[in-house]
Amino acid sequence: MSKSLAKASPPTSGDATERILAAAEKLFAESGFDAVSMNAVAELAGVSKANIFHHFSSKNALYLAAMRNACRRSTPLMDNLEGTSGTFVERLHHFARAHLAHLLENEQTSRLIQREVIENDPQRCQELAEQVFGDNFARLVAIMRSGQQRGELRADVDAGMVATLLIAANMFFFQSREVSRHLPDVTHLSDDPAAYSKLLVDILMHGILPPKQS
Amino acid sequence: MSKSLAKASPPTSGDATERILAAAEKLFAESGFDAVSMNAVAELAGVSKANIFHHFSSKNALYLAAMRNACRRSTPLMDNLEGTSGTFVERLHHFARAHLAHLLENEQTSRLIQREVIENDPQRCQELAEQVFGDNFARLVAIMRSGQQRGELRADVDAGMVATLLIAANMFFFQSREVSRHLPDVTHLSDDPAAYSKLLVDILMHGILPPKQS
DNA sequence: GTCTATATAATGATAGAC
DNA sequence: GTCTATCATTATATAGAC
Repeated sequence: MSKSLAKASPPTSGDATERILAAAEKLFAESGFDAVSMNAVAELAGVSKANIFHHFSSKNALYLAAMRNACRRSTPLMDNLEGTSGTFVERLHHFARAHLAHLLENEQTSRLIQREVIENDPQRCQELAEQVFGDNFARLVAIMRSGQQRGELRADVDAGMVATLLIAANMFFFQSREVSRHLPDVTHLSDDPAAYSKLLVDILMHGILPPKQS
Repeated sequence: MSKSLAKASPPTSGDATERILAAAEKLFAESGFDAVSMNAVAELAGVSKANIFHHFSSKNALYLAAMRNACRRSTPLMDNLEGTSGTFVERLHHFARAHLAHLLENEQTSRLIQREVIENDPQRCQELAEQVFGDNFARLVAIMRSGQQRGELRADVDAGMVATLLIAANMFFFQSREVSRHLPDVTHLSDDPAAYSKLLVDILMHGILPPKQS
């Protein structure tokens, strides 16, 4: 029995550190930093409170570790966009749908990041921008610019603004679902992300003005 | 000296109940429900903690009262939109600018509502939708529809989706300013809401596809 | 209506046995 | 690494004088 084989029977699933991180991510995402007690994390993770403090120096350290963990897992979203084939419209539509689906499938992480964004702490927001969103957003903008160079997209629109609008629409869908459900004019969309993406891309592509008739 | 004139010397400004509500709104907006202690509210309002419990039965009751107060104050935003003259494009541009300015000027209320939205409590979200957003959103959609009937706007776009997109873009600007500041491709916008609105309306109106060349 | 003083519970964090 | 037991602090909420 070599010493490296000794730890083959985890108490519940994964080692304690992972279970603590998973519990913390879930609870922080659901309720926010202040509403979550170390007691609650310990209970959900199936360890003692003191054990958490053995692995993480403070509640804040645990929160940051859970955040980094979630962000790291959330990064490779964009990887399929650049490889996608088809017209520019099709590729953008594909991205819009994939991005929204990603937000909804990883609801926990999305909420965690969203909470962090609205907290508005300058340093934390800078870290988020540079370490989490930066690359993906830049790649989305680059795709817009390449579309412009190829003439598939108006040359005089602001590429950053187009990307922003797309992300904004999806974030809004994600975070306002529960409210939209009770607004008569958009009820039909709040449960149908695919339909939402279709309408979004349609407007984004063609605008809302009537076609010229002269 | 009639009895109705007796209370003409407020301790700081407004009566205690108002000062408590103002303090609560500010602190809840800044930090969220759980991060705010009744002690902090009492200190900012210049009253004793016990006095707050005399006016409000619990911390939660205080929070709800502050929310309702803030929402009530935030309602009459839309009132100038319908009266505005000019082309449909001009009116929509005017609304986009006014709405974003409103969010930024009433940052406290905007944040308070935003926190409530992401909390996602079904009942609270329904109340928000029906009592706060409902009317204004419906009026915005109605304006879109009337624009469609007059031929100033494509008849086959979803009016609710256009309205959603407009609100989404503005909400996103408001809540992501601090992050956008560190995204290279949109830095130029995060401090210039007017420029943001202009780009937004341009894209919304004309779309991003190049004009037909045949 | 407003205060001081207090009750009671829960919080984040630590000590020290195993 | 994990636990039980405990610390000091702070929280919401109440009692009762004025």
